[in-house]
Amino acid sequence: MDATPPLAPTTVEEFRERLALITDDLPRRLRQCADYIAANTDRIAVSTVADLAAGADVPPSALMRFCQILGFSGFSEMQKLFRDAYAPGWPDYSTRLKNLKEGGAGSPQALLGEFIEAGRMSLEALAKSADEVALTQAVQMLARADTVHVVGLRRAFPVATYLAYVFEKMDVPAMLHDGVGKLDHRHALRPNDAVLAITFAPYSEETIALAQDARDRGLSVVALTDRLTSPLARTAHAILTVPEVDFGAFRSLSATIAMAITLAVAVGSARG
Amino acid sequence: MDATPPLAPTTVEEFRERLALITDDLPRRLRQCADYIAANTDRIAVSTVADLAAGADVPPSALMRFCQILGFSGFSEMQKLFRDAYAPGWPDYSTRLKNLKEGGAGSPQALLGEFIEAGRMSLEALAKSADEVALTQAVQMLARADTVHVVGLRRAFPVATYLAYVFEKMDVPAMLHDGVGKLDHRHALRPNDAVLAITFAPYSEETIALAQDARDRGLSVVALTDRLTSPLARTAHAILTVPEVDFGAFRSLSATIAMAITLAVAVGSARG
DNA sequence: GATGAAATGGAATAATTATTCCAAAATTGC
DNA sequence: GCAATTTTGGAATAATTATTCCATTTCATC
Repeated sequence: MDATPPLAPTTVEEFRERLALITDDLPRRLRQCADYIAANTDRIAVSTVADLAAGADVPPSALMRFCQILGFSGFSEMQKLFRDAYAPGWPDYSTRLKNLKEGGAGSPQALLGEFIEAGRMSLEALAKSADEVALTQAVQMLARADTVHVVGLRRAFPVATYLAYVFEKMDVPAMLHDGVGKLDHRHALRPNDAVLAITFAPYSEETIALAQDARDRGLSVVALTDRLTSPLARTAHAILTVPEVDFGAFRSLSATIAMAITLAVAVGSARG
Repeated sequence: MDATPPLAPTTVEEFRERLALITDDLPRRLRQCADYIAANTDRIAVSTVADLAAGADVPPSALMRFCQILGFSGFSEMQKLFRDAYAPGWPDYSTRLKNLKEGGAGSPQALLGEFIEAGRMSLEALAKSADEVALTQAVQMLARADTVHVVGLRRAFPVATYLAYVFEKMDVPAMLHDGVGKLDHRHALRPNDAVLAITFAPYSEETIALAQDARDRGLSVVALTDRLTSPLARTAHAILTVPEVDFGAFRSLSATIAMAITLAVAVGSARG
């Protein structure tokens, strides 16, 4: 009987924290358990003690002790946590999706299935990869600006128009640089403004040029793009990347739109 | 011993086929099993016979028989299929999402979490509700048209611009009615053209007017909207509804974009 | 409504799986 | 290098879980 806190983790997150916390000062065999479990957390729900022990290359009793050190009464209690937590996003959804996809290759239904899937994967990837620091910075910059200049052409244009719409609804002074009539509105950039530039590979010249121009004049520049190696990386003060999953030649835009609306709403409420 | 084929399904897909095949001529209790299992396939991997039997409201022995009818030697063999195929939808995703949401109410991260969630739910709802017949009709109409006229204003405008972009890439003659300069391009509608009208509540007058005008002149009209009771329902020859989940006052557009791109790509390839 | 066949529920049993315990080995501090 | 302490492996046991079997009920057919 140690003085170890006997309270077991009650969420997957707590579990991971506890695991990371104790893993360092653990004797050899138990450490093997910790490492293996950390790498295979998702299999706990569907494995037996023997399976996991074999995977970690330790005897079952070692794994048993490991569970107890984490605060559980035993393996079963630990497993319960993961079995309950397994509430997949597919109550009927994945069946239907599969049906759609099987509607015959190239059929509209099959396409719809693929695009839905691409959108969903994009959103999940965004949840995993979002850079909170950059997001907060971006919001601050745009919230401080007098006017927000939104620029995004070609495939980024829908995002730009959506942003313009939301900014308008939130009473944020914003200007959409849409390139209509090849008119160039860069003289509209005033010292205290900010630019929100959106572009994805293949990057649009005009967008990059406008962003660079703004930066040279001392304005804040926020980039919404696909990679950290985007040409905008050198130009922007804050760079937001969205991991969009393509299907065929077209991007779903789901993640990009989610990020865009977040930005717009956050800026709108920061301004009060 | 029946003459039932003794070969057990070896993939989840085969399993579903077999299930659908036999489910109709099954006595009462076994049918309960079939129904419950069909609706809760995802829980097989993490449940015991007793759990599932309780869920289906049958004694364990009934469920046991059910497994054997499907061709397995018993429950364990069936469970093995699902345990091997088990790949949780959360390689860290749901944990991360929760973190985002908990970043403090109103914080940018929390907003992002909400919008991601709204987008995902929209996509899932679309997968469940998509009307394949209407979709096929819509694709045919647009594929037969000489020129596709895309109209969508305000909140629907990003979708319209995205469609215009994809149509262009797919070499489909399309015209975006963007309302720039309040110019009205309805004279551009030619007898063999089709209109793709996009609008959501509160519905845009101009969009409805253009669609009605086109219909009066005998053109095909496809509507992309939010409800079957939309004002476009009376006007359109084919109506596609998208169940978008809003967060706050703003729609995520994920599902709408997925539907839009499907339409555009399907039309593009139907034209060859 | 009687007869045979099919279906059902529950209790008994078999198999698997988790858990404990302790002797042996390794490690640590002196 | 010795004693105390911790760690370890494996065998014994306990608990759970799957599976079978059969007496009883239900259903269909005549």
